[in-house]
Amino acid sequence: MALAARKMPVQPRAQATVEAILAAAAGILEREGPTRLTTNAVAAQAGVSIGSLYQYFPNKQALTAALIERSSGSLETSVVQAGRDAKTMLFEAGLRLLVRTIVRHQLDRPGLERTLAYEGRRLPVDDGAARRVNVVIRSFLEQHRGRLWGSDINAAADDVQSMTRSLTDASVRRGDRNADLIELRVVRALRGYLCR
Amino acid sequence: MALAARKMPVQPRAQATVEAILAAAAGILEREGPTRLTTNAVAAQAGVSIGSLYQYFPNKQALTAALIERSSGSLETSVVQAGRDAKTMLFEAGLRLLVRTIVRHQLDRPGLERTLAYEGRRLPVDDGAARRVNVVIRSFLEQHRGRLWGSDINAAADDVQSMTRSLTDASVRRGDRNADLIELRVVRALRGYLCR
DNA sequence: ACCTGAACACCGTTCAAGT
DNA sequence: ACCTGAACACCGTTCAAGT
Repeated sequence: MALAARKMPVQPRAQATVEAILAAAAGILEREGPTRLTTNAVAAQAGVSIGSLYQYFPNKQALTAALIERSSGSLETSVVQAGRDAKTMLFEAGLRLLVRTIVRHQLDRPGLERTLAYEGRRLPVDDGAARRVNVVIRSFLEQHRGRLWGSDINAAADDVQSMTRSLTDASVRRGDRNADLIELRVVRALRGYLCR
Repeated sequence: MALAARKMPVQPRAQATVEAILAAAAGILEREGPTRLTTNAVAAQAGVSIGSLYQYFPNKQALTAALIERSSGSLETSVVQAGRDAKTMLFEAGLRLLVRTIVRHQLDRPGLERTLAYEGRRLPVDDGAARRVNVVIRSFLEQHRGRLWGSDINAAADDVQSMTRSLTDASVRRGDRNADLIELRVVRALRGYLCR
């Protein structure tokens, strides 16, 4: 199953078409969940014909894959900056900054992010941006290796993201979207998890 | 959308039909994911006609809902026992026991459990067993309220499950299914998260 | 009480025809 | 280069007919 975009839009009109398709897909995923994400509904809400959709996306999953890559890309941008800043900070402050960055990203559109995270594990998306996010976190942790519970830094970087996402998600589900409070709780959990 | 079973099988033959349907649904969800869960595929693999399936389940989602309730039911059984035992233990040991119970349950069929957890949030399942699991954890935490970061014990009980599930899941995804090691890491994270 | 499978509406995807 | 919508295979669900 290929997920790559089938063809790049070159004319501005076509770029607008692709934007409208992706915006419609994101909206449907966010409001109604993956079950309601039908190619017909996406095309209708985007105001284009079903044929146009298939000119740029080879199948339905490619829509989700494209949204995943966009989301990872924007997270990468902010995490790379945060990683740079964290380099000059004490462990505690740097961790807090990285966590804040991930929490804010997820709070931007929590329902959409949760769906994308789940779908991303079932689809063979080759998500370079997500890997680079992991690298930034790993570098930060390596810088403070001495404080940490040794063993597997790669796994630790992975778990930093898992825990941040799941605690944010659980918090949103309870109706609490206060970024500062979530950040505080996540950092508390991560300190216990990472440090010896 | 109704998710309740449409009709209870009374004759042994019919009970076998329902069992075969649910076993087929679980197998497909586990091996191929929710996209491949089609009512036709379930009926075919269960060796019954599509009509029989709809005699007991009002729609496709009801299959998933039934699997969720079975899973929660079996978790409830073991968590209730663990909660009883934990009552006489020190905080650290009791927490470890509860965590172990949840980790073991999830490691039993990790792929299936992950799917069910996600689907459970999108479906209006009225999961009494899951609520009772939460109550057991909450009672345990309340017993040690003095040690904890005050505020919201209900949220804390919720987060105990979120963190346990997400760390177990992340670990399995990396290929590490060692229950003891996972338990150790989860308890470390939870101690930092819960205790002041 | 339980089972069956043809029938119908709808969804994913293609393709020939257009500008 | 881009757009359109009829067409086809398949899936969810029903229902009349059976044991």
